[in-house]
Amino acid sequence: MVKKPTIKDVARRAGVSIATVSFVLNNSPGQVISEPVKKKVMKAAKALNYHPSAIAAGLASRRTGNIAIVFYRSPDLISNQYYSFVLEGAIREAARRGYNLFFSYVDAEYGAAEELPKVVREGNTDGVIFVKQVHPQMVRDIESRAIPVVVIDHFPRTSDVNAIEIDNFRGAEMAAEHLIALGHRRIACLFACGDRPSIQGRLDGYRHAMELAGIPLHDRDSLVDCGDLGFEAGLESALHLLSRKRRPTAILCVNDELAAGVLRAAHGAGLSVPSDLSVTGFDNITMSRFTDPPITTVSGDKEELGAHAIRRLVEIIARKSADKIQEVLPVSLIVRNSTAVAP
Amino acid sequence: MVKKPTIKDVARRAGVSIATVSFVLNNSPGQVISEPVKKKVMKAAKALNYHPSAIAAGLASRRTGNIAIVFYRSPDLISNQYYSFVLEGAIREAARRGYNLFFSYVDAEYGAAEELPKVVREGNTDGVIFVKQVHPQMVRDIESRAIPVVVIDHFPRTSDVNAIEIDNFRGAEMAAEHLIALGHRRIACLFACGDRPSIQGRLDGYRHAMELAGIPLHDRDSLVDCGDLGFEAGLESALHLLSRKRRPTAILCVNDELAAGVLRAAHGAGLSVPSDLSVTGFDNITMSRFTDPPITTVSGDKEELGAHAIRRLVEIIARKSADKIQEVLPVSLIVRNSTAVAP
DNA sequence: CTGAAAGCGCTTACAG
DNA sequence: CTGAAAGCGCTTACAG
Repeated sequence: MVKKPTIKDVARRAGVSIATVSFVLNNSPGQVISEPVKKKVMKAAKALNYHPSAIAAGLASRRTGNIAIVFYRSPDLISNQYYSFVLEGAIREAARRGYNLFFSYVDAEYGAAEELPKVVREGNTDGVIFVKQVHPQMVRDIESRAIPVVVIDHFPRTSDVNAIEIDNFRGAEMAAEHLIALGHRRIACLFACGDRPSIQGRLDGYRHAMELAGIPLHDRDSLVDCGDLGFEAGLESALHLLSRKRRPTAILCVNDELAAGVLRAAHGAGLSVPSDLSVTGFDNITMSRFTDPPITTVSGDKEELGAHAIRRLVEIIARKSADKIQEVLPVSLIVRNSTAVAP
Repeated sequence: MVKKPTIKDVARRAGVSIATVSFVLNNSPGQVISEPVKKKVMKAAKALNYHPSAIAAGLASRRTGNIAIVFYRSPDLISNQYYSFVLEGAIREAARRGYNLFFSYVDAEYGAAEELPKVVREGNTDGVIFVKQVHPQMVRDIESRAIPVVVIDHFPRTSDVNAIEIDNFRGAEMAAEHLIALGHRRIACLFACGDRPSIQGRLDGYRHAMELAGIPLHDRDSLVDCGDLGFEAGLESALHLLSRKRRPTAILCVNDELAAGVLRAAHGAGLSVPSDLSVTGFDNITMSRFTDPPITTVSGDKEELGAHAIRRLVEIIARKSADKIQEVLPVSLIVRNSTAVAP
């Protein structure tokens, strides 16, 4: 059983006070330590394989070195391909900045401060990242404890929160422009969860591109609410859509799973993609490369989304600055074989 | 700016000492507190919305209330569907047990104790869960600090480690038995990363079922190393395999992505699945339901894998017991439309 | 340039 | 049944 060396052990071995050890190891600003002393301390610390207790340092300094990333409880948030990439980016960046990352869930309801995330209530984190959903009052309660908050894909869309998202509007617009450039006019849009800002942005982008192209939108025909964003929902909705007398020549889907469902529906209806029907997705999840045909889709840098959130948070922690800003990360269109010139 | 109330505030409001507050709130064993005093303390704590500082409690009690889950750095570990479910199960169970969960990465190389995970070096965790890969010496170094370790899908396969995995052997065996029962004899096995124990177990299960059925295995023909476990690898390997004079009537794949690639290859080769060729996968990832046809696969309870690891760890932390055991979680065969009677 | 000392907010023997 | 006090391992004004 090895017991962790303490700062005292280092001080004794180096022949200095524990204060000096602390100054050297933390490179404390305003403290000038002579080179020889510095060397002695470093050597002793190294020899003992000393690492300061995060807990003790946290208690004394009032900063924990931890960041919490909080998800609203939802059946498949993390196993959701999309957010798992975000997570991965966040973990890497946090490690690079010397922060540990806590993971936690929080319930959808928020009554009183009593229900703040455990890590917040117990003073165990220097900052919080929320993913997707957020309760505005909870954010305020957290920030009132001097703990900054950054939200990824914020929903609802309040403006008094630090937020980052990918450019959903421009992404859908690019997909629509791509289809229009291929000569399509009857372009339907499959969506769901229209109240989420990320989806809303995509719908708006689609609408805007259609408008610019002078294509009138008959909402009843063009916009199809699938109920949810899964494969089966896309399949069912496309089956209906494709059985209409004047069926669309292209379908823009707000995510890749829906698009995969559409592909299956087209197959079932005896339509060939892309010669009879063009299909676009959104998100560039792994599966979108493996469908038959591979799906033309919109891709944002998901890992960067997570990394950027950490960077923002660390900056705010350091500067204690408090202007709330919303940032948008660029997206790109990835053209694959599910889209072609209109028939 | 709200400042967190401390134990002193509660003590003052309740008219008792801070020790009493601590006893009441922690339900300290061996301390008998009168009901009226208990009530007073609880009321005061509630009124102030007091929650003990995890940091201060950690320093005083020498337990942090944190568990770390550590991944070896690898490009797609978390975004890997499989492990994201494991993660999800772990987060839930940890929360239920009152533990916070740290996430971190560690490099594949391990030289000295110097390179232990940061949370371990800094005394910030009560236990560690490794996912998939593990460096035996690192485990020993961590345990020598009285921090227990549990490994999920341990690799390499040392026996002096607490480990949990799904029943890979039995899973592959079931898949093979299923194919054999359908009358198949020429059953190829697509695999990769044969040195990983999870894959190794699957290979052994396949071999065992074939042996029991008295089907001779010509390793060169039957066992195909795809190089990696991805879709494209499965596609390429199947293309070769299916162009042979005596092609197999069934292909057992060690994971679903390979199986999806095989489906595509069959399609490209003009073979119909399942009438011309049966295909099985492993893992039951989301995509396996969406391929055409949906894939017959083996499913373990991935969330349970994560949850169980947490439970084990918490038990070991509580009991300080140290017998190393390896557990295996059951799996089930999910029959879908990619398998049928041999042609 | 360095050290002695207070204090961070708890827990836990130890008394009574 | 309850309280006074030491101590967990650090950081950080404050002296010198």
